[in-house]
Amino acid sequence: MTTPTRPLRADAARNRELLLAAATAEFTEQGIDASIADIARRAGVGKGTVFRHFATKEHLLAAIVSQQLESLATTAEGLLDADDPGAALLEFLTISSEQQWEPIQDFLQSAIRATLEDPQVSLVRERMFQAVYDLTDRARAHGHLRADVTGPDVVMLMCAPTHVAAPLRESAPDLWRRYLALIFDGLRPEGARPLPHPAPSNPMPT
Amino acid sequence: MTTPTRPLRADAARNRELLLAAATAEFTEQGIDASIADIARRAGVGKGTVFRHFATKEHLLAAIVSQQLESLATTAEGLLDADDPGAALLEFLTISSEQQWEPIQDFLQSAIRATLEDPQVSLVRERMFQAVYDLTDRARAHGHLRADVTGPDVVMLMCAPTHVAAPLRESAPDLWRRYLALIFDGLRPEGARPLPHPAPSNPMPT
DNA sequence: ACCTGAACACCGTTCAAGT
DNA sequence: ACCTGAACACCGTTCAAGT
Repeated sequence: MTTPTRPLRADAARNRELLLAAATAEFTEQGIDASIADIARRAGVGKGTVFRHFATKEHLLAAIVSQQLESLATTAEGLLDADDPGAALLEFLTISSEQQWEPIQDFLQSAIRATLEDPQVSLVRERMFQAVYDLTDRARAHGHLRADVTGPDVVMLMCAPTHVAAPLRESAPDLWRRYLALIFDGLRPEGARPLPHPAPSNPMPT
Repeated sequence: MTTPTRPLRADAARNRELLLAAATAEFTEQGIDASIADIARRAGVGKGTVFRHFATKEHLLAAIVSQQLESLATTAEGLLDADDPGAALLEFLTISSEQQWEPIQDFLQSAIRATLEDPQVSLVRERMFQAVYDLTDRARAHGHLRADVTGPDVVMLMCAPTHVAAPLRESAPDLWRRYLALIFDGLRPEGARPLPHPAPSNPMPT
């Protein structure tokens, strides 16, 4: 069903590669709002050529995402016959965390970043942080949390359950409860293992 | 330092409220690309009035985020003197997950959603999913994972560590390791507690 | 078959004119 | 002091004309 099309003409194939490279670079540098005009200029082609290869700006983004997924799939498949499956899974998660969507993640976070320096937002955010720190300290003092988990840790993790379940929000609106429970289990004292990195002092930059 | 300004004129104060309500509704319905013109029309004011109250579209978004944070802070503070601190923390996380950024989350996820139906992306994504399922099944069979964790669970959780650590990417580039370890601890057999929701059959809609 | 750039529709932002 | 809408600059997308 998909792309049984015969090979592109030589110049077209070359332009497609130039465009993908230029778009990745431009999006990484300029964010998701990088203009098609800039991408075309960087690739050394006319604006119209961009739309001949990618019907819309979204299609261009999709092509870049595909490249990332392709790389992840190869990594995972290469680990299928490892000696220690537990270590293999952990290694996959490690590698995927390193390379995963790097440019794309930036695009997505742009809206949050945009409001990061707003004084109003900062003020209320700090207030909420402090309250969460207090809740965390009390929970730990009563033995409900492992000793090495801090307030900033909880702040950094608090968005994870909904974020993780977001793609299925419509078909399974309560799924976030499962991941909240799962992540919370990781914060309990039972079976805790030493953490590889010190806790952040503040969950926001500077 | 912030807003020691004297109260707005009556009509201006009213317009500000109308604009905030209209913007929240419009962004929720139309996504982050909802136009200022539509917001102004919905609020029943001229386009210029939007920019008199919010210097830029980003400022308008920041005002909406502030409202959400304000509500979260109040919830947290109200739980500070609860009898069971462990239960109080969990309840805060529960409530915050429910109300948290609902509209904003949608804006952020829009880029991922946009590529969701692309056939190329879908194809490679399913390939990667299957590989992760296999890695997960092997890890569980060898006793490295709790019995109730499935392949789709791991897929849904795999983006969490980097997502969670993203705000501090510059000042602490390796912080994601801490949260990967923390979340992975939650997937281990030791100290596992029953999960409140069945695992999804597929990490993507339909 | 593919490339090009002028042309179009749309959107964020500004500002002179109003009350 | 605040509101308004015409005007401007910019951007995604289209398409007639080229090779």
